[in-house]
Amino acid sequence: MSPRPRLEDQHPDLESAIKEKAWQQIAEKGAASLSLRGIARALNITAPAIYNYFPNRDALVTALIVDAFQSFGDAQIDAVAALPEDDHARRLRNLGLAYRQWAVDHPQRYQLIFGTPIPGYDAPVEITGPVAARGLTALVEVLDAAHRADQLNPTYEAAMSPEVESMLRAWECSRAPGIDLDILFTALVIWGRVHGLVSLEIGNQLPPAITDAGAIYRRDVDILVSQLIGE
Amino acid sequence: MSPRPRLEDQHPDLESAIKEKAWQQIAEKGAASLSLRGIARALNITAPAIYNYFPNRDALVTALIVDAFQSFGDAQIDAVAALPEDDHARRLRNLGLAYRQWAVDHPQRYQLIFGTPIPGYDAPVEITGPVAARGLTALVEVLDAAHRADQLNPTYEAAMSPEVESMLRAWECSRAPGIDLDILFTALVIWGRVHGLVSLEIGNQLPPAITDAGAIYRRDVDILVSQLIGE
DNA sequence: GACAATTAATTTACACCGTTTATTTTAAAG
DNA sequence: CTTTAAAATAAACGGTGTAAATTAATTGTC
Repeated sequence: MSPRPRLEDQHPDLESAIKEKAWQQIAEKGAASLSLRGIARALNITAPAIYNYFPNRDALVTALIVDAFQSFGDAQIDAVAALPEDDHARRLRNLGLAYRQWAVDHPQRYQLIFGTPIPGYDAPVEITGPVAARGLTALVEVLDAAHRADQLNPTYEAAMSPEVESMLRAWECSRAPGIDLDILFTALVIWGRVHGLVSLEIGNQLPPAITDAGAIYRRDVDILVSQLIGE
Repeated sequence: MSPRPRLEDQHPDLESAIKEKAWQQIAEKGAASLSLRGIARALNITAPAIYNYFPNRDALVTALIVDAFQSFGDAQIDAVAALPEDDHARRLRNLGLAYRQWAVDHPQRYQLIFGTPIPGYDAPVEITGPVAARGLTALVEVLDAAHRADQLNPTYEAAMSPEVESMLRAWECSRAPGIDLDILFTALVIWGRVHGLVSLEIGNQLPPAITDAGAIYRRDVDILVSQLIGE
């Protein structure tokens, strides 16, 4: 009572082969034009065969997104792994540079993760959420280390509004126990700042005169680091 | 030798009716699921009839984008129109708040403009570019006014890299003659910062604990304004 | 070794999409 | 009227995701 064998001769691991071809298609023609039939064609397979590995197209996309988040999170973690643990400014700076670098190296993946390039698809947060958190966690950890070393400048003297404070506390309890609320706020805002410039660049939405968005980005990161950690 | 009349009985201005229904569909089911056939169905029209008004789907989308940019630009301009011309901090703050407000009020439009929700579509910059610039221009003008009133704090002491400087100068010459390069840089960076947080909120990509992203955003705007114009 | 059970893969089909072509309808101009 | 030109339609093509039915291949059991 065992199944018909998969097409092991041609594709020892069809599930991986499908994802691989999907990435290939995304890299070539953009995430929007990903198609099950196209993947099947490229693999000498019929389209419905894919349904043995993914219940539908959205499930495949979700799997791709999870992989991409993993890769992105790894890049963030790697960005600080080799740096001295007490050079908080350099760690933060490298984190920022690595953020953009990953996006520039994999623009389609970045848009797949942070944009909405797939018609009708919206990510199931219960699946993508945890993986997505990894990158942000790296940032929080770097900020927290700098804070514990007393090298983090206070960014804003005014107290948080009660709403902000309670939201951040809820977040802290659920995902980042023991982290200072100011740090969580700063992490969120940095994330937005960095994501904004990068997504404008990737999306080709900056003024045409800005031919090297990376240079702008690097200066912004420098400013950010100097404000937060600089003397 | 005059043409068959348009369906004036049902739709006095079919072109507008098409765009209107398009917006309606976008608002209801997202920009990704906009379909010519769906629009036609809703208007009791056949799909190819649309081709008398728009050469193809992308042209319709471009028209929608232009309209959206117009609306967005108006919102930005209106945000400062009624404020005293010398209250630069308030003007900047209101500009920031209006940015998010428009996005929250019209999330689908925002994604249509700044995301890539339409499969296979990419905006013709020569058409969308000029309209897109209006919003940014409003920001530049507010910053410039504050600068001329000597109320703009220097954000960063280090000199710009040559690449950044030459890019900004090119931009200044072509679109913003007479504006200080530091201001242009600041405008770009503010844009990214604001866009980033808003697009994360609209895209539902913030941690679930952040139930009121607006509160976070407002604090970030306050920080921004206080850094730039604060005492 | 034959049989039944199980599952991968294909075939077929459906409903949707954007778009093209050819055709019809219509109103106004000559 | 008749001609003419434009608007709308009808029909068709190739594309998509996906569901249902069918085929094929392998393996545990007898």
